[in-house]
Order: sequence, then structure tokens, then C-alpha cells
Amino acid sequence: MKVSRATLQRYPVYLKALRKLKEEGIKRIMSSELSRLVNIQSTTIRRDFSLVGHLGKQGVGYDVDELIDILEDELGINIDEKIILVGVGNLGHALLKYNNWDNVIGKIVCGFDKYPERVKDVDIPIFDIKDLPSKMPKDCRIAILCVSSEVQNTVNLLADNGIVSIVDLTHEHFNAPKGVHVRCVDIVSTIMELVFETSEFNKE
Amino acid sequence: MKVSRATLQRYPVYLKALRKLKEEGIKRIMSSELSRLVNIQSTTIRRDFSLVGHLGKQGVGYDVDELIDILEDELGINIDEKIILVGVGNLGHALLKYNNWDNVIGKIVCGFDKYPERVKDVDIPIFDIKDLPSKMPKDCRIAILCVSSEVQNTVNLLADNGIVSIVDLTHEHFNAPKGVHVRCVDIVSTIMELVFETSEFNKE
DNA sequence: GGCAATTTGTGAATACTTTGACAATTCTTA
DNA sequence: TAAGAATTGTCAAAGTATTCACAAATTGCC
Repeated sequence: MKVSRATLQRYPVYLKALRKLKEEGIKRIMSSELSRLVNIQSTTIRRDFSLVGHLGKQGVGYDVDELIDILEDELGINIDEKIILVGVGNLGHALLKYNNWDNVIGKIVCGFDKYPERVKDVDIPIFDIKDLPSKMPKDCRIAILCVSSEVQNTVNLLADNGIVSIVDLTHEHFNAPKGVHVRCVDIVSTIMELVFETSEFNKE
Repeated sequence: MKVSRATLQRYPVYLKALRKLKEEGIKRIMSSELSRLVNIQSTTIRRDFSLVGHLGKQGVGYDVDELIDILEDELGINIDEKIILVGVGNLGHALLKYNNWDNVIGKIVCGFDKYPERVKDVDIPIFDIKDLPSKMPKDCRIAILCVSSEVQNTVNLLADNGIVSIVDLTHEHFNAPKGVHVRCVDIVSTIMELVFETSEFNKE
């Protein structure tokens, strides 16, 4: 089955809201109530959920715990994805130290950097980027890209070594090799969107 | 005029690609060529550009420098937005040190934290979050949210003090007060989306 | 200057997403 | 056990976004 990108982007939103409900001890939720929490129409929510199966009960609603489990399964959270961190400078280092990854998919298994010896105070091995082909973990498909130079070369290197998904934290444009999925996580772009969205230009 | 969210999200992508072209000394670009670079159909690009004015010349293409200037203007980059950083822990601190913000909108003018005295080695003043109402800069509308607890209370506090746009870097769900725009920047959600997108489940 | 080769900008057609409406199902209570 | 209240799941309608197709504009060349 094919899930639309729009739906895909809503699943993590639902998950966060559901986890909060679970924390508060709430066992059951109706689409109308969830709608109020996440600002998404209840029909859209029901349709999104129905794509992964019959998760609710008519006349009753959804079981919070069950919903979380199923969404996590579908989102691959319980799958043990190996992730590598490429570029362990300021930002990369902060990501590693940012221990709020409590509900994380997989695990960052190692890092690569041009100057691995400069990286201090981390719990995973950091290798020289030159050794990437030999040190690349088996079955690793996801890379977090935090380098600040040689972006295109690094991307090509990753693609050549089996990476199919890149989380891009650089601010630079690069060409994604064929078959490689890229998602950009960029605060600056996000701020731009917010500024534009709230600007006078973007009215009626 | 009303620009769709889809279009809005493409502008920063165009900008990055155009800046790279400019760096390479390229003066002119056609929609078909840009299309190849950013993986967006040329018609879509032309329509997106046409929304902000007649930027191209028939038979010729677009002037790279001009395009960058206009997009930056429209995206508010040259507007001097004041931004505050709320929560200066590991991640917040890294954002401040991450000096790659070369093409940034506005400026982070100050930070707020529960333990301001613990924050070392930064160039902007860090205030106690308790003093936010009195220390909030004039005309500041955008906040970057990096706190790891009391998320909802913090959000309410921000809304009460004039913030209308929040860049959310927490992993938690919260209710956005009326009139407040939120954009979530979340690596974990991004990874989820990538995993799902490339998973077996999401086929045909 | 005029004609051929390009390439933009845009109306119309197509494709995709969200929303409205309601049948089907479940729970509760008498 | 049957009737009433509540809420999901889904078909169809409405609303958005993308793509096609081509007219309009520009350049270069003979």
C-alpha cells in the first residue's frame, strides 16, 4: 500500500500527542478529541489511521497504547536501524549529547569526521572519513549529514557505500544520487517559511 | 496574494541551489536546468517564481543574482527579524556556536534559560526565563524553542509575551495558542519518515 | 529586418488531498 | 434482549497542487 507523503508527515505528530496522553494515564481517545490536540481534522485522522489497519472501534474510539504500538511498528521504530553520523563538529557533537532521543528509531552506531582525533567526550567510535568504505557498518542505510565542506563529495561517497537515506543538516545544496532519499532539517529554512507565512505579502 | 504552503517550502530549496550556482559564477539559469538540480518539475518552478512577479525573460531564462535578491526579499531575509533562543542546553548552545548561519534571517538577540548562570562561552546575553516578560526584546516575534521540560508552560509564556512564530526543537507535543505558528524541526520525526518511506510496507 | 530557435508564463486538464455525510459497529442501560 | 447513543471507516464531493500544452516574448543569425 502506498501512503501519501502528507499522511506520512502526520504520523510523527500523532505519535507525540499520543505519548503525552499515555503519560497522563489516558487509555482511550476519540478522533474528535485527538483532532483538538493536534489541529488536524478528525476525518483526516481517521483516514490516516485506517490506512494501516482497523485500529479503532466504532462507538468507542482508539486504545492509546495499542495505537502507539502499531504506529511505532509501522514507522519502523522498533526496527533496529543503524545510523551513522557524518561530520562530528559542533552540531554533530550536540546531536550525540542530546540525550532526549528517548523514543528514537535505531541508534547512531558510529561517526565519521575529517579530524576524528579532535572529537572528545562521546560514547561511540569516531573514524576518519577516509576509512568510511572499510568502517561502514553492515546493513546501514541511514546517515545524518553534518559536514560543513565537501558536501557533494561526501554525499557521493555515502551513496557508493550503501546509504539510501540522508538526513541533511547542512545548509548547502547538493545533488542526490539516484535512489537516495534526502530530508532536509534546516532551521534557517524553517525560519524563512515562518517569516514568509506571517508576512504582509502572504495575505489574501 | 496567497502562496501555498507547498510553494513556500520550495523557496528555500531554490535559494540554496541558486546560491551554489552563484558561487560557481553562473549568471543565468533556465527553469529546465534548475529542475534537474533540485528535482522539481520545471513547470512547477516557473509557476512558483511567477507568483512573486515576472522574474524571467522568455527565450532567455532567469538572472541568478536577481532571482536570489528577489527571493531573499520575499522570504524576509533582509528584514531584520529579532529571534530569541529559549532553552540554552546542549542543543541550544550548539545552535549558537553553529556559525554556518551565513545566509540567515535576522539574528538571535538573546537567550533565556532556567539556569542562565550555567551557560558559558556565548556572545549574547542569557537571561533567567523568569525574567522573560521584562527582558523580551521589543518587536520580537520569533522564538526557537529548545527547552526539555515545562514545554507547554513555556509556550504559553511566549505567546503571552508577543511571540507569534515558534521553531520547535523539542520532541514533545504541545498546544499552540491561537494565532501562534509552529514549525517542528525534529530529526527523529524526519528519520521516521525516511524509514517509513523506504520500508516494504510503503510499496504499491 | 525577418525567420528560426528558445524559454517563460499561464489557462485548462489531470492528479492528489481533505472534508462532508452517513452506514456499520459497538457499548450501555433498562 | 432490544433500543438509544456514540464513534469509526469509507464513499463521494470539494478543494488544492501539479502537469500539460501552447501562446507570447526574446535572442541570434542570415
